Amino acid sequence: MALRLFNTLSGKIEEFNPIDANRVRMYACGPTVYDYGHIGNFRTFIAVDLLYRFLQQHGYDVRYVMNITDVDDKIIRNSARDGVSVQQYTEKYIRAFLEDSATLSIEKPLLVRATEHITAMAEFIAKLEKKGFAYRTDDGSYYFRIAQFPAYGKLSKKDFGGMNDGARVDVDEYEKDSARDFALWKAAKAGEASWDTVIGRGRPGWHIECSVMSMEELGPSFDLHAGGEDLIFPHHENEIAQSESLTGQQFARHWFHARFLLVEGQKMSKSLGNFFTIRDLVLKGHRPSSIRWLLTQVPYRNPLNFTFDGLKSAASSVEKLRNFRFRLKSSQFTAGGNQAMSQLAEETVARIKSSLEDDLNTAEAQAAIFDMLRKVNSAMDAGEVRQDDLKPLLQALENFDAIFGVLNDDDKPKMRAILDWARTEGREQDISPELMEIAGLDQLTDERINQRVSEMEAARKSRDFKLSDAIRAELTAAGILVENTKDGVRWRRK
RNA sequence: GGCGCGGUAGCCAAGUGGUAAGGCCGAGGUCUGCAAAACCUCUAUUCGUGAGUUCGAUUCUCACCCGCGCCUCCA
Repeated sequence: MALRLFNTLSGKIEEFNPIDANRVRMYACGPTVYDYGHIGNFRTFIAVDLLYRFLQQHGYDVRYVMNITDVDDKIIRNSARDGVSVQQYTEKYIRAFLEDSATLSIEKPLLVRATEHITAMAEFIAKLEKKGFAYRTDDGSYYFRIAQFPAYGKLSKKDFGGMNDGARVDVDEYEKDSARDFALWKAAKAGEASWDTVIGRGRPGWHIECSVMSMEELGPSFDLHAGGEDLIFPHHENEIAQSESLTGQQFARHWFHARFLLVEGQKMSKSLGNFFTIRDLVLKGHRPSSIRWLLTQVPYRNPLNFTFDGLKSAASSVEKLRNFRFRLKSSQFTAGGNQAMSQLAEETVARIKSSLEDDLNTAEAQAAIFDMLRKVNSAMDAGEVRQDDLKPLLQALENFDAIFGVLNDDDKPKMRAILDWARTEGREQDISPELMEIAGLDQLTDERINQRVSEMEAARKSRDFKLSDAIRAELTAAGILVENTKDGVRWRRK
């Protein structure tokens, strides 16, 4: 495979070649668990998920690690406010993160938690200090000395050249040596969570977590490091500085950053009222598959305008794909094969692959599947699809969905779970009629539906349209769509 | 101010130095007892504005306008 990806470090699109031929070691900065994740967080996680799935699909053995930041200023502040321990506080949001990820069909990475690696972080800092890259201040905090790492700024393309001059070591000084120096370790404060370590009592700074955990899980040098674009500076820049200072080796070779999304054309912010969590959207009646599809529609490096029109549009697109698969699986085909069809399937698979190889151009890959869909539907209308064509066509579709993950309709159970959550959280007022309607569907068993459908067919045969229409209306109200095709009757759940 | 990104049909949005993918919505049609699905046709002579390079630019260059991101822990 010749995957080409934009590398923030070089500022160019490069061929992605892992250090070990067939193995990829990658790391993504995960959530800080002080609140429910919002759609912006999940744009990034889905972008990395697509990359992860694509690499796996093409034969790579991928070790994908994601951290969970379960200690930071906000967490400490909020847990104190709520009168619970840091652990109790974060537990709720870690669970929520896992649930939301599953809701969006994100494949689970190997998750690592900051609070389970505190000892290693302290040891890392102690080594940095020994090497002269870190210093302790009077209060017991530790800082990284940027002046000691000349390459500082290479990721974010910032020039810090001017600051090498005046920087000196003065451990007796209470303040940081340089304003740019960043905290590696924060000394314990009364009433705040802290840990006893070789460098004293305190808690880690944010940047050190990712350096320590990524290297612990993936080694000093690994293939790819991902995150949102806002993390380029200072977070990732600082990770590079710490890690490479300690090991003398290149840290991550490839840096992958997802662009921020806009909501209705504006930056997402709480003050604008356009700040949405996954749960907010589901409570409004939007399906998880619509959200996932919308977030995959725009290539990860382009701004994505997240709109409610777009969400509805995404729902239609997903339904069209699902209908297509349903039609393939439920139609009768005559024996034999149509070479044009198997060739089309083959071309589509190739086109999807080459689109994604091109810096994960998801828009192109989606265009490819829709082109196939239209051509095959057209051929089915004309009776030109044969039994042997089914397998390659379905395979092309599954191949696509192995990346995009929207074909299997598990939206309703996921939505019902969020409905239940809203009730236990006292958010009944946020439950929309749309959600109630969708959640109320699927009450009929397959058996019952089959029975009613055959009754409807019997009525149609005897031209009792009044009765057949009544049954149709009853089923429609229950979310069952009955379709009469030239191959006979079939039904599906809306 | 520094660095970077983007402005393409009603909406979302891809793309290429050679004459505009795909999805959604809308209109008309085919099929159809009804319904649904599907298909077909139509919907940007035009790609923020102005100038330049070129046989030819949406695609390259310059300027300008607009929007966005980062520049003290926000994906």
